[in-house]
Amino acid sequence: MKNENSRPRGRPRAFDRDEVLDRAITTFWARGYSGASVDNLTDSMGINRSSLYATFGSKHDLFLEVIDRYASTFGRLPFSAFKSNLDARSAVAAFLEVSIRCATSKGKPRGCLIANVATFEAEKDTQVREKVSGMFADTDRAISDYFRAAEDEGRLSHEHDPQALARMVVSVTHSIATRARAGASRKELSVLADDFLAVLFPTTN
Amino acid sequence: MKNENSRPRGRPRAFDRDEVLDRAITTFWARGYSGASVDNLTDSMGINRSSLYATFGSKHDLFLEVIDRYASTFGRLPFSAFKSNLDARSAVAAFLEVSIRCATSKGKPRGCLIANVATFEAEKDTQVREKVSGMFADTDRAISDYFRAAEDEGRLSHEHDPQALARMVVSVTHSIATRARAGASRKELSVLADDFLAVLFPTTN
DNA sequence: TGAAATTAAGACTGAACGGTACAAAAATAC
DNA sequence: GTATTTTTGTACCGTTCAGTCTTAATTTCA
Repeated sequence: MKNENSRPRGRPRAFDRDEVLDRAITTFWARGYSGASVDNLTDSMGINRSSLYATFGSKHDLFLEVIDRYASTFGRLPFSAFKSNLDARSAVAAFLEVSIRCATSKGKPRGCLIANVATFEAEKDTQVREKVSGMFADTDRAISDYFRAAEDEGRLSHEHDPQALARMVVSVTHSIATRARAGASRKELSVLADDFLAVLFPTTN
Repeated sequence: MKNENSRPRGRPRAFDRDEVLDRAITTFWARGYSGASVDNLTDSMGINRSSLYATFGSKHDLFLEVIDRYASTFGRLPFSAFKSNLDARSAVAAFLEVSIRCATSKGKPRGCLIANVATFEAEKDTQVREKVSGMFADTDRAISDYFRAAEDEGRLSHEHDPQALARMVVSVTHSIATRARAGASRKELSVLADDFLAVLFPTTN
């Protein structure tokens, strides 16, 4: 049996795997796969080539891990909106607001690593394409599950198909990412989100 | 006075400028700016390095010209829908259908050179960013002008602000481009477009 | 204390990068 | 024809690319 408390045999690693992965996120997010050289990556990660290759295998494997890591950190943030007890419209509003903040945060590249960078790379890279299309499907499903539950609990009218509604919300995030990358301000994006909310959840005032 | 019929002095160019520009579109569209090497470009354009540099100046200048050329060819195609005499809903349906076909055509890269490739590059390239954000603004304006006219002529209800409506239509194309690049089928995208149409132009049957 | 194991550092490799130089080719002007 | 102008083809430039190799450093195990 393997003793989980025993430390590994040789010289211990001088960095935290997830920490340097987080720093690699920023570099790929800003420069893309081809645009990020291994030197760019080692500089931002604060480790040298040997450590990068020993720990992550190759630039390409690192990129795949970066996509996953992004999805499980930045990518999860907006979903906190659906764990609250808000009504459906307010939950979607919060979801979009966090998405906008993430796509326009100071000190971070603009847009979304998945929607802008990985999706761009998906054209020629089958592994990336499968990963990204799976993530899009997961997102559609997670949100449509939320809408279905909201309908069942009477917190949302049955006016629209939950799946269709979910796809539309995700579509708005695609546009938010695209417009943010092209330089749109937070305010412009908020107006866009509000317009969508007005259409998707019409108030009968 | 310059005689416009006289041919230029030296050895005539062996290729058509727009024709090779069209072929460069495909390479940048598929591989992006960093991903497309000058050798990739000369191969696809069917000219050699000297001709490329003499005609277009540099790889970067060529990229800027390619974005404009794409905008004035592929990018214009969906707008034919607004020149027809269709009702607003049918016009938007046609607009989205052409967008979907363009983002998923056989023998061409998936997605949109502007929404996916140039926008991605906009993060670090000011010239590209200004070009792309200007194009997005132009598109929003062209479509909102259409909606305003349609309202004035009574072909569209005054339920929504024309500008907001236009932004939403453009947003759908951003998602179409993003999803197409990630591998979505033409049918999936059509369903998405239909869902949006149902929400944006509700039929009161 | 010393053998074994693992990581860190940095020099190195051959290929590919964007861009240039230069001579040959092909046209017009006189 | 001959000089002039422009394009074309190819070799070449220094730099950067992703990835490897070797050696030193640092740890555990016995």
